[in-house]
Amino acid sequence: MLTTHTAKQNHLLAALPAAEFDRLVPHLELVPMPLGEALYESGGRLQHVYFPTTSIVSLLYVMEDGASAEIAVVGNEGILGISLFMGGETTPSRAVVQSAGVGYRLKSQLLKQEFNRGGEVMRLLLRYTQALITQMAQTAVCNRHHSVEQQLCRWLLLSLDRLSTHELTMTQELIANMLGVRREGVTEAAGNLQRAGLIRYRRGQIKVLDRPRLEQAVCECYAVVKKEFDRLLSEFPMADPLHSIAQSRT
Amino acid sequence: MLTTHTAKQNHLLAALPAAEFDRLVPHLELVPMPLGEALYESGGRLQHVYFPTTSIVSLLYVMEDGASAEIAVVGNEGILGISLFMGGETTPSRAVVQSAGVGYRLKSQLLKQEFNRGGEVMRLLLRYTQALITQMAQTAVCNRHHSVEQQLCRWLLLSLDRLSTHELTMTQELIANMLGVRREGVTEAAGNLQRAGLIRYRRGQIKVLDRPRLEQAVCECYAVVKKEFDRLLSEFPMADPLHSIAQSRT
DNA sequence: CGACGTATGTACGATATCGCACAAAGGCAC
DNA sequence: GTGCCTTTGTGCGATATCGTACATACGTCG
Repeated sequence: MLTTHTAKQNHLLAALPAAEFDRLVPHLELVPMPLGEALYESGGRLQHVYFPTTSIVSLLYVMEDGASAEIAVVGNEGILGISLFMGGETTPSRAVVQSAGVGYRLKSQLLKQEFNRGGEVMRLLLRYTQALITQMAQTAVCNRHHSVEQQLCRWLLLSLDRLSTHELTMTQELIANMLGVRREGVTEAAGNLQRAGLIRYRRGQIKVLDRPRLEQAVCECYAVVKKEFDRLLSEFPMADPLHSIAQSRT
Repeated sequence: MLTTHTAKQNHLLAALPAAEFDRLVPHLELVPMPLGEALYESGGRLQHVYFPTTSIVSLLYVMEDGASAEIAVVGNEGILGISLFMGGETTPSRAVVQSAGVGYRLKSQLLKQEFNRGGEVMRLLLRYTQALITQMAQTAVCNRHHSVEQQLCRWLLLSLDRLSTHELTMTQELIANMLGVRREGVTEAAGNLQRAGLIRYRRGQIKVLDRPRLEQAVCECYAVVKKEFDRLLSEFPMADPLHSIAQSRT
């Protein structure tokens, strides 16, 4: 792909006031984020924070017996490493690249300095953090009450919102790891969606054919999270070039 | 009960630097928190923040169909109303008193002012928020992977840590609402624990008889959350006058 | 083109939880 | 103490997901 990358592709960076943005830009380092790479390990120190642009990163918790569950997903709307400015330095979760791409990284120290100035940067990061909290809370609710198929829909939509495409490169096995269910469960759910004409997939590629109907099939959890991100970060409503629950039909 | 109440019974308040504490104290208002009271409604404005002392409050999300799930629990270690200083003003969840008692409340405006001074108060509140985030994340994981019985153990221990007693006033019906499972499921799990001699209960009263064994029966989620609270808020390690995973056996 | 590794499809019994229905018992009010 | 309401106990069949095993299909690489 012959794309040019700019830091503004990350919505959080793009929303910074000009002065702060200019101050940070020279220190932003474009880095590849290959599939499966662990940006942070559970309990590890954070050398950098990351601003994904064309990649998606999952926060997930891996249990003692190896089972895992996704807690939240971060893409071009956000930042990885919030525990840095929240004061804890580390978290018990891992951050794993779920969809390969690139992003920008910044030395932890620099972000912390910027946060501690206490101005718009701080307020923006805190609002983002609150949106992330909503996503985690809704993940808990969804895990409790909704079927694998509904959760798959939610997961697809949340992921698509964080890229700017209809297509995902992602095996069912990986999705199963994220959702914390069996791979066969994902196969069955995805099969249903494909038969219904909502998606089409082949070997690690998933294409959404009918997003409006996908949004009808998804549980309320998706809309709750999306609304909250839009509300809290309305300076830069999430990319959604196609269809959206929020839009009224013309 | 003939107890005297002081604001220092809330660990977060107790951990404030003397100057800040003294500034806030005159504005702290002791309020009763009766069972079932909703401190916040989903999406509602926050007039006050609350610092529970002898009460426990659940953050829970109620779905369109009426089903519910607890997202996190807040007691004398914390504060209700974090969205105030996180910048969102509201959240999609409700806050409901789960165990009756008292707490202190403070006008939102005053806490916001204090937060915006940016000193130790801010850092403390943010660290608390990170601990709360961990609790939410672990709730999501636990909902996904653990049995009702394990979750009941976790819930009991988290609740006890937030009071200073071995006893809870709580019907199985309410616990079921919190965990987002059927009441019968709680009855069965509680029955198992009682037969095993870990707890004893009768009509809305649950007494923990053997905490060490309860801590053996619980899933890892409890320890993850507890460790994180202790780590992040170590100026005031959580009340745990009896037995604890953290302690080594003598 | 063929082989091999990975991804996906399918089947089947085991298990946990659900949804519902109703029985039993505890405790409070009169 | 008696009666009544709430809480807890129990017993189903229905359902979703699990765990395991194996079959098929895709696509890349030699």
